Amino acid sequence: MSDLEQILENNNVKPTAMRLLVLQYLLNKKVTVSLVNIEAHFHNSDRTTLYRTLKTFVENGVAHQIDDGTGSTKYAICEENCNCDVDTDLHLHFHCANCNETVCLTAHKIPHINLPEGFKAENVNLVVKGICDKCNGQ
Amino acid sequence: MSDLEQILENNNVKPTAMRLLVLQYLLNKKVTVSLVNIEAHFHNSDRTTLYRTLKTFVENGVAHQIDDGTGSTKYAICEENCNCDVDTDLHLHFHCANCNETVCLTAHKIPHINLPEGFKAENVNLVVKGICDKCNGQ
DNA sequence: ATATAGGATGCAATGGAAGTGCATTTACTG
DNA sequence: CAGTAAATGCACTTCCATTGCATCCTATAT
Repeated sequence: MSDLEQILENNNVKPTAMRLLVLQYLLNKKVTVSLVNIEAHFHNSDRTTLYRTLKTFVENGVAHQIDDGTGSTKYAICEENCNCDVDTDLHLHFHCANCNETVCLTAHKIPHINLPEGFKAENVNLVVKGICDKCNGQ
Repeated sequence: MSDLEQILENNNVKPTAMRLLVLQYLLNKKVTVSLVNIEAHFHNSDRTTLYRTLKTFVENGVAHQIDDGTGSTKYAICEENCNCDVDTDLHLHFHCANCNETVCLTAHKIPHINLPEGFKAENVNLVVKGICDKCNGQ
């Protein structure tokens, strides 16, 4: 069994050909990808299948779903041992206004946030917009 | 000149009847509102006009535009003396999964965020999702 | 008061992305 | 090999954001 298959098996996702391809694509990407990105890459495959593949990944902890405020949902593979916990696993995302790409800054965990009395946090989304290192260097 | 008119004048927005009504509506709201909310309230007015009214407000610093991840953009009146500065004015938003409303926690400024070398922040969006105080109390 | 110009408004249409229903195919089980 | 459940593919729908264009209103100059 390949590494890719193992990842899916570990998360109770049946390793179909399509899913393995999408997983590999995601793993090779340094930045987050949108459904449209994936669609463009697998131009011979159906949009709905890709959509549901991603949905399955997210539901089973294979991938993160990221709302970077651009209007199109982004996806990225979860780090190893990630259990998407609010207090320990949430990192911030950076959206570059120049190259239009969103990267996971996995080393930058979201600081603890104090909420007023009565509020209970279940999830936190922190997106910083600006210019990324690559675009700044040019 | 009324207070409402004064607010618009101060931000170089011509105070038309429609704009004054929308401004008053926003001022009376404790929570953020979407275009659909406003449309429902001003059912005799055109969607596009309301859309452009909000756009004008945002562009001229009368209102904030909030992306709470629900897919529909929210709006709220800027605090007094707000200049939407990244370092001093950005507060966090809380989206309640139960009542589906988004509130501005203006007292909770976004903590300073350290970025890796080469990254330059221009804007920060921090949305916490969970259960709000009202829904918790029930 | 009237002409004029520029902005505001209203209507219609477009576009992008997410999501759903259903038929068909695939793959695993006995 | 038969049967079943999941996965896939196609068509369609819905929701929200956005734009083009015609019309209306208002402020200003003459």
